[in-house]
Amino acid sequence: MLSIAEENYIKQLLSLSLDREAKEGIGTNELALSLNVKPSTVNDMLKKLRQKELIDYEKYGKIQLTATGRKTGMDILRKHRLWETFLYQKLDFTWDEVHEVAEQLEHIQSNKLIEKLDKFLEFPEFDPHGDPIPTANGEIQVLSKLVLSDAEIGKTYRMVAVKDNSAVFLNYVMELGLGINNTIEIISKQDFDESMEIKVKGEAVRVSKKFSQNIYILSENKKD
Amino acid sequence: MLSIAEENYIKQLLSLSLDREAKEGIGTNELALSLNVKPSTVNDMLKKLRQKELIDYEKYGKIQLTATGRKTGMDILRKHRLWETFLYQKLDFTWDEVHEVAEQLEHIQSNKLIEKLDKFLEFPEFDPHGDPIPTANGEIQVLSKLVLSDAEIGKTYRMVAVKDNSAVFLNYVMELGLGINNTIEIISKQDFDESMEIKVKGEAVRVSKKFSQNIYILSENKKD
DNA sequence: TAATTAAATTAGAGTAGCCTAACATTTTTT
DNA sequence: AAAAAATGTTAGGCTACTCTAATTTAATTA
Ligand SMILES: [Mn+2]
Ligand SMILES: [Mn+2]
Ligand SMILES: [Mn+2]
Ligand SMILES: [Mn+2]
Repeated sequence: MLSIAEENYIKQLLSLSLDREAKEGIGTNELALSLNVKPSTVNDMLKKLRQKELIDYEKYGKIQLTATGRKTGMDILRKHRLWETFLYQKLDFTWDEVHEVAEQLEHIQSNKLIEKLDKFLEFPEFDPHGDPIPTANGEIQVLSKLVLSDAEIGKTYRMVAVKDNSAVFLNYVMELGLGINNTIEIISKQDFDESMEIKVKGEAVRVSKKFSQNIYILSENKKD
Repeated sequence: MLSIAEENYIKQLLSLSLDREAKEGIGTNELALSLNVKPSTVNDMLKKLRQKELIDYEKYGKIQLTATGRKTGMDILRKHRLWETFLYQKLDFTWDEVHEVAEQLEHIQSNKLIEKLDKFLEFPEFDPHGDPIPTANGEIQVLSKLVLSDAEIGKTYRMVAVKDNSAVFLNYVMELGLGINNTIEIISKQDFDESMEIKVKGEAVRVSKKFSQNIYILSENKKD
């Protein structure tokens, strides 16, 4: 059985690898940065994770999850997102509050618990942030979503997820009146700073490049 | 904030102190035995807990929780029992399965979570084992219950709780057709080994001394 | 290609939580 | 009251996870 620290390394490796081409591999410094620890700390842990055959990695090389490592990561991500859904749907947490608590709950060890929870929630497919929940088999639904910053002027989209999960970002999203499944119309784009004006629920708002890079959308007229 | 290890020491100290006179105090060896660690390990931890003003304790003396320590312990016990209730009522766990998972869930840190959970469960007063759930203020309902082994022949009682929470004991209780709120009639008692014959739901069964010492009862004709 | 910069690793150290073995104190028994 | 037993403490050591500082290797730039 893995320690909480080990689980966090594996989960982070999975998250990073889901954001890139499968064969790319992850660097020590990069992983350290994203986990808020020093590279030397990561280096120690990499040896342990390789020993346990959860990662492929050799000195000065890139890190990749093995099939087992990937499945392990998916289990943790599944728990994280199911707990977020529970907090949101059953306990009336807001979507900016769920992540922090789910960071703790994802480490509870009990297969029975997570399968019962899944059933209790009626087998949800997405968490409150629009992210797909992996199945018990470790499969994850990857829908080819766009980033708002790449949207075309004049077209209409549906917001499907957020990238950043921090409370400060999510609060801002809510403040602007935005939420999952909202329809977004692209009014204009500024060449200068790549800010854009968008229309949501009849209201026009201006958002920065940094903001629009953290909103995932789909073309409104695409089939699901 | 306390570590999981520290929380487990405090919780255990509370549990032990709830089973005796308030002023009695707890010994190092006794605590070590109940936590499955060595006395020297406990000794180290006692210094830390005293430093944090959670216990009163001096060299070669007995251990007692301070007011803060007691409140801390109550918070953990509250979480433990609320989670047990959740697992039992909402996720269809059996009463012998809940304890182990609650041992993990009791360490999740989030006031909001536990108060929302309490509300979601509609403010339960007792957990699946018949144990009272402490309030958010750290108060606990102490009803003066009897132990089945002290019951009188010919009288009728109501089972209100179990002492032992192990799956092996709880399974046996279920096998005998016994459960919380069942009516129990004392048919006879053997002087030789203090086993007793009792009647539950019309069925007569024989139980050992060790068994009857782990069942809590109340006189049937007492007001609640 | 040589120099420079970036990335990764190693060496050495600290804390928390556990252990065993030896020793000290207190309590109980004789 | 002395001896024996029980209880509690100290000393020293181990592992997991973290750090800083120094070093090595790889990648980039000149
Ligand atoms: Mn999250
Ligand atoms: Mn999420
Ligand atoms: Mn329990
Ligand atoms: Mn219980």
